[in-house]
Amino acid sequence: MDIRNIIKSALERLGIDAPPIELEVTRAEAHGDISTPVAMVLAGQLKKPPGKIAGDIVNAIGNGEMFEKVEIAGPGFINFFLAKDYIHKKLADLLKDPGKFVRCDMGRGEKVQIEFVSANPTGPLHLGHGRGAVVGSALANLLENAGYNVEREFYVNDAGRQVHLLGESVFARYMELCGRDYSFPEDGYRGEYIIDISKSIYNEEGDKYCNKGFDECSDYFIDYSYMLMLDDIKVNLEDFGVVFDSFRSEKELYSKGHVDSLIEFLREKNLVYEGSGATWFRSTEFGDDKDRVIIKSDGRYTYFASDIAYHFLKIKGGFRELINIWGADHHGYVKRVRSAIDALGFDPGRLKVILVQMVSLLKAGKPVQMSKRAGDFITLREVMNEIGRDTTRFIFLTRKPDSHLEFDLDIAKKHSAENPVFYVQYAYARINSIFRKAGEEGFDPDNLEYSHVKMLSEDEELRLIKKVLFYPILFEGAVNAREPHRITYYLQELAGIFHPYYSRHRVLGEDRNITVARLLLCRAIMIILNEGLSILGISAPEKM
RNA sequence: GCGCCUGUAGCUCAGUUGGAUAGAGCAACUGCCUUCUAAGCAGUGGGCCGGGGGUUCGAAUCCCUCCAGGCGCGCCA
Repeated sequence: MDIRNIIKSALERLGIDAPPIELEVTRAEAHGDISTPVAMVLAGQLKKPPGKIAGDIVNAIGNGEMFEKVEIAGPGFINFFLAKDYIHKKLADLLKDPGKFVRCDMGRGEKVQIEFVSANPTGPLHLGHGRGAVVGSALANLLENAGYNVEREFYVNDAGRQVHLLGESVFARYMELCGRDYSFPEDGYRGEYIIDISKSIYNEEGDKYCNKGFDECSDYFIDYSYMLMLDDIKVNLEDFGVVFDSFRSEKELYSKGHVDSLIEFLREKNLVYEGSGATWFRSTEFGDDKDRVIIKSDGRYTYFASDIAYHFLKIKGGFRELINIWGADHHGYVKRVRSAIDALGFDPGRLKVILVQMVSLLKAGKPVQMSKRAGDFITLREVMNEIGRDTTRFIFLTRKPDSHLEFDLDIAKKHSAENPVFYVQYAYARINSIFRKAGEEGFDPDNLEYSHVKMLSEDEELRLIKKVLFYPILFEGAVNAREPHRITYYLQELAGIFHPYYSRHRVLGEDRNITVARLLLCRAIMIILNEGLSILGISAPEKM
């Protein structure tokens, strides 16, 4: 839509400096299709009543082909009513080149990395991971369709204490199988799956390690265990519709010297100092609340040390923008990482952290306590099996990440049959059904004469066309805000106009010309539904 | 104590970056299948937008303050 330019040139003709022009898709039909408050914005600056300014603007715009009418309303809104011919023409454009309509090139190939899930490979995924996974994958799809060059990355915490504990927990279970006493590590993982891993090792290796101490074979137990868990995580994510382009190993940050060279670099720039036997990073100089330890007094590195190195690598990898999707319990970490990026000489604004709020799991209204260590939790896999993949994804995508989510298993199960996701999918299936029938009646769905769109004149048809035509506005808004959930709501609205239309008007009717016109409209809706669902990673079934 | 997030219909949540009369799903109630899929349609009821101040043409949205809930504040990861 080039309404913005029309207003801008009108303002030029009036000799007014154009402020940024806001356009909005109106809520009420009486307010036209598109509206701008620009006259009210200018009122203060020009010291004239907004109504007068709006009048001048409307006169300067004149009557183009694009509008049926342009009105002034309320405190000074300018409301644009699109002309039918224009709407028809735009619909035909959409149909001629859907790819061009539905996508855009806002990103211009800019490299963006989205890091998400990054669950410790010490146990199965739970529902909280699922939320991050869905948000991340949908956001990646969204940005990709907007012309960004997106990399989906999973950061694997395969170094440090947690995988060590995992290995030792498995070792302890293994010793049990050997019939030996070995005291289970205090903070060890007590889940059932630990026993499975130890059995699997016992089956492969027998009693080979029964006479050894953990220190002698820790590498084997750790690596074997976390790799098995990581494979399990990958399979589960894939089944959940989440794929990654890259798995970045924390361990390799050390083994390839990235952490050491980073600390060396920080030393040279005098960004670290020694104190109480530890090495500190001067993060307060870059906005953090306190300085942070990167090397502990026992000589070990903190998680933060490898994380600085990690983000340094990301930036050096050529990513203009880094998006990290973290659980909200990590929010205290954001400042720290930003300060590190700042210290390294880069704009900390390049890191965008999306904090996904906690998912509290309920069963019949009562909270389910979850503890990974105690091995007491409901896995993503279980929820997927019970609720279904599309429904689960949809539930996550009908909430913005900021909102705390109550996931009641019983309600979700009860609602899964009436979840709005089916409302959207059903619209798609219905249209497919129409096209199957149309094929039987001798229409060639791929060869419909576009000029027939002129026959679309019912109010509901025009509403549908406009809804479809405004998709790019919504899409761009979602991209700018990095908010895939907006797509979800739009799809529900679109389906919400289609279903009533379907039940009141027959697509395949007496008049062949009107039928062709309506098929074209259905085609357009189908294109948009399919596009939106694919962004969300939700299937678009041809039959239901 | 400090920081972050949240508070909108009975429940779960949106609200187009400050716009016009507050939105959807579920739940409740009433109707509709001999015609392209009833996972649908038509209709009814339901609100101090947590409270109080402020900013301005205009506030659910921005600022201050209070209340309530969640999560963080380690030489843990």
